[in-house]
Amino acid sequence: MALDHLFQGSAVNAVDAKGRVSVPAFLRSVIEKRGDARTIVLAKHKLFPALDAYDPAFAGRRHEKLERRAEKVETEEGSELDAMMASMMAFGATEEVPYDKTGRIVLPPMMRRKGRIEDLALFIGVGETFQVWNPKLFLEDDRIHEDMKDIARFRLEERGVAL
Amino acid sequence: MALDHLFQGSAVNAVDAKGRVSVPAFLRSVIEKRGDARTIVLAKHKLFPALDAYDPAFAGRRHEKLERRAEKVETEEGSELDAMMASMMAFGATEEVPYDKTGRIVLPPMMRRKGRIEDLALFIGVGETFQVWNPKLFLEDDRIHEDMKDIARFRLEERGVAL
DNA sequence: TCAGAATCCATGAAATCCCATTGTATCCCA
DNA sequence: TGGGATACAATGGGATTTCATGGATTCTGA
Repeated sequence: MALDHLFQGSAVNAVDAKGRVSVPAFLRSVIEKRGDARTIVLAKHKLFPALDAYDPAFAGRRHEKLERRAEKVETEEGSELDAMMASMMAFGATEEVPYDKTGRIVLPPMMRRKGRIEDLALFIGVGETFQVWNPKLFLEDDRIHEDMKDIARFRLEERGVAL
Repeated sequence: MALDHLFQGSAVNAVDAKGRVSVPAFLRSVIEKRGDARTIVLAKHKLFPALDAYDPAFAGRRHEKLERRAEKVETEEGSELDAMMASMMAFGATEEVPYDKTGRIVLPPMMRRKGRIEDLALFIGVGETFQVWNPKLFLEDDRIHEDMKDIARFRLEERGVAL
């Protein structure tokens, strides 16, 4: 796997009335290095009240994995259903959104609700994917290490926002 | 295999008195990227009381897969019959329908019955294919994960429909 | 001739594009 | 190394197009 081209870094950007957010340039550049798409795939994060985001190429690899699994178990009873449900979650529960020339996406209303995003979005690179948080929830979450919260606080302070 | 151009996302659209439904634009665009057809193939889903849908190009690939499987098992007693039936289902039980300039198909009456589609159609991308459900049955099905049902509920709410 | 089907047109709402502004980081050359 | 010029990132607002859908019109085959 490409050790290069990993998502890293953090930033806080504004979500405007139309639900638009600028995807930080340093994340966009990774997306474009990983493939030729100018879109990101959004999903509700499995563990956190936040969004999981990645590039379409990564979604494709995930699909291949599911396919192999499906072929392997297609004889066994029950597993077929499990494989089916996994695909449904991986694709039906996600949305692919393009970003425009200025690097903005519009957060689909459903994702906005699932990720509980309000007027600020905290972006955090996590290697193969990056996360989008409501900064407030990030700071309140007991599972997040204090060092990470410090970074979030810095990003907020940097833009003159107090929560 | 097609790493990109996968069906994903979800939507609820209306089925009018003539049996017409708009295929969501984000699914149509995938169909057109995968081939140059403006047509979808419909089949009763193998596991669910719903329809399985895909592009004509995928129907071809699925056919090859079944052929290989048939050859592989044709010595074994019994399996041959299974493979035969699978092929019959894959082709005899499908219908190919074109969508018009505005992106609408008319649901063939048989498919409408097989999929138990009434006046609302829930579309769900599942990678290589997408499904068409009666939203009511989707919400009632015990096998469907609660997270997916939440999404279906959101799609209904979004359009102001209460079931 | 008539019913059902396939086309075509119309519309309101929503999504997308385009241009304009500002602040900040980067570059370049004296 | 300063200091201005330049480029890019993030954001706001308005103009334009697309989408989903309803209704009318034409076509076609019994």
